[in-house]
Amino acid sequence: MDQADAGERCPGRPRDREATRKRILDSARELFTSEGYAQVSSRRIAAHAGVNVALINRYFGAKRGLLAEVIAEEAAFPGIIEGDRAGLPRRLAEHVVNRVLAGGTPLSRALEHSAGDPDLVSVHQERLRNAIIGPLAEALGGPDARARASLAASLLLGVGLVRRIEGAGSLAEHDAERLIRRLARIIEVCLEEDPGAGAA
Amino acid sequence: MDQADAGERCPGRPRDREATRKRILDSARELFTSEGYAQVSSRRIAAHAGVNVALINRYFGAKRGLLAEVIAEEAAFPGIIEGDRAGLPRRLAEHVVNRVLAGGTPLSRALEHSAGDPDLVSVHQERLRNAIIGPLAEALGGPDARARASLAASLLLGVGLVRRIEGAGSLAEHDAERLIRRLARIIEVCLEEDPGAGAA
DNA sequence: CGGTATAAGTAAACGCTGTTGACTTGTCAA
DNA sequence: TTGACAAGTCAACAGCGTTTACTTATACCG
Repeated sequence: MDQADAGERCPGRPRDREATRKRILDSARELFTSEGYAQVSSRRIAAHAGVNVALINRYFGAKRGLLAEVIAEEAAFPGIIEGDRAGLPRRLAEHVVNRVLAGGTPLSRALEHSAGDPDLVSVHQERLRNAIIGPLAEALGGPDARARASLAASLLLGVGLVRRIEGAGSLAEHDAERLIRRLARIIEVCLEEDPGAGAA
Repeated sequence: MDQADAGERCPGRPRDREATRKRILDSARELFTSEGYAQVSSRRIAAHAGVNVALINRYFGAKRGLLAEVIAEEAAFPGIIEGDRAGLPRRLAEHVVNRVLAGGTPLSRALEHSAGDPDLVSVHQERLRNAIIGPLAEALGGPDARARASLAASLLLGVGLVRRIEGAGSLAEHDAERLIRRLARIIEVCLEEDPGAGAA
C-alpha cells in the first residue's frame, strides 16, 4: 500500500548516503503534505521510502529534524516583503490566497493538517520570528514595528488555521480577487503606524 | 509528584460515580491548562486524580472525550456576540486581550500549549463553526456574512497562535488598552460589508 | 589482487502512549 | 441474606519515537 512509487528496498540497491537521504526526504514531504505531520509515523515514512526506520534518526536526528528539513526547503515569503511599502498588503494577501489557501506548499499544508502539533509549532517558532515577523518589522520601521508585524502574522496564520478547520468553506465564498482585496485592506490596517481614533 | 491535592485513591474511599468523574475532570482541566493537551498523558491524569487509568475511558470514552468535556465547560463568547453591532469589534477585541492573551480559560490555554493538536483541532472544529462563526455570521447578516465572520475568526485564532509561538513578546509591546483599540479597528474592517475601493 | 577500515544498513529491543476486555469487589435492593 | 449490577482494577494490546548492538557492502591501500 505504501512505498508506492518510491520503490522498495530490493536489497541489491547500492549503498548511497545521499540517495537514501533524498528518498526519506521525498517520502516525508509527500506524506506530510498530504496527511500532516502528526498523522504520519516514522515507520510509515521509512516504509514508503523503502528504507529502514532507524535511518531516519541516523540522517535527521529525529522525526522532528525531518520535518525541519522539509520545511526549510521552501523560502518563507520569496520577494514579498522586499518590495515597496505601498504594495505590501496586497502582496501578502495574494500570497495567502494563492499559496496558503490554495494549499500549495508543504509548509502550509502541514500547517493546515496538524496545525499546531508541538513539534511543528516549535519548528515554526524560529521561522515565524526570523523569516516573517522579523523582516516584516524591519521593512515597516517606525514605532511598534514588531507588534504591527505580529498582528499581520496573526491574520496570515489564522486564515490558514481557519481554512483547515472550516475546510475552505466560508472563505471561498468570495472569488479570489475579492478575497485578496479584502485581506489586503485588513492587512493594511494591521500594519498601520497609529490606530488613530479608530472604531468603537 | 503528581496527584498533588487531588488525593490518592486510599482504597477505602466509597464508590461514587459522579465524584470520580469530577476528580478526573478536575485533574484534566488543571493539567491541560498548565501543560497542554498533548503533553499530558492519560496515565498522568489518572494518577493525579488518584484513579485507575481505565476509568478515563469508561467515563469519557477516550482522552479526546475528556478534552471535549473540559472545553465544553466554558461558554464560547459569553454575551459578546449578542450585543449591539457597533460595539461588536470592541467587545471581541477585549475578549481576545483579556481572555485569550491573558491566558485565562482552559480552552485558550490548551490552544496555546498544544495549539493545533489533531484531537484539539477536531474538537474545536465543531465549536468554531457552531459557537463562533455561525452566531457571528447570523449577528452580522448581509451578504458574505460567513466569509466576514471567518475573517474575524481567523484573526482571533491567529492572535492566539502567534502569542503561543512568540511567547506574548511583540503583542505585549502595546499596553492592553491600545492593543484592544487596534484589534477592534482591525476586526471592524474584517466585518465590514463591502471592502469598497480598499487599499492597493 | 587481497585485506581491512569505515560507513550504510539492519534487527530487536526500550519505554512510552491510548485503549480494551476480563476480572474482582463494593453497594444496594429484594 | 443473597443476588444483581455497577464501580473499580489489572494486565495486556498494538502502535509510537528512539536507541543499541549488530551485520554487511563498499572503497581505499599496501
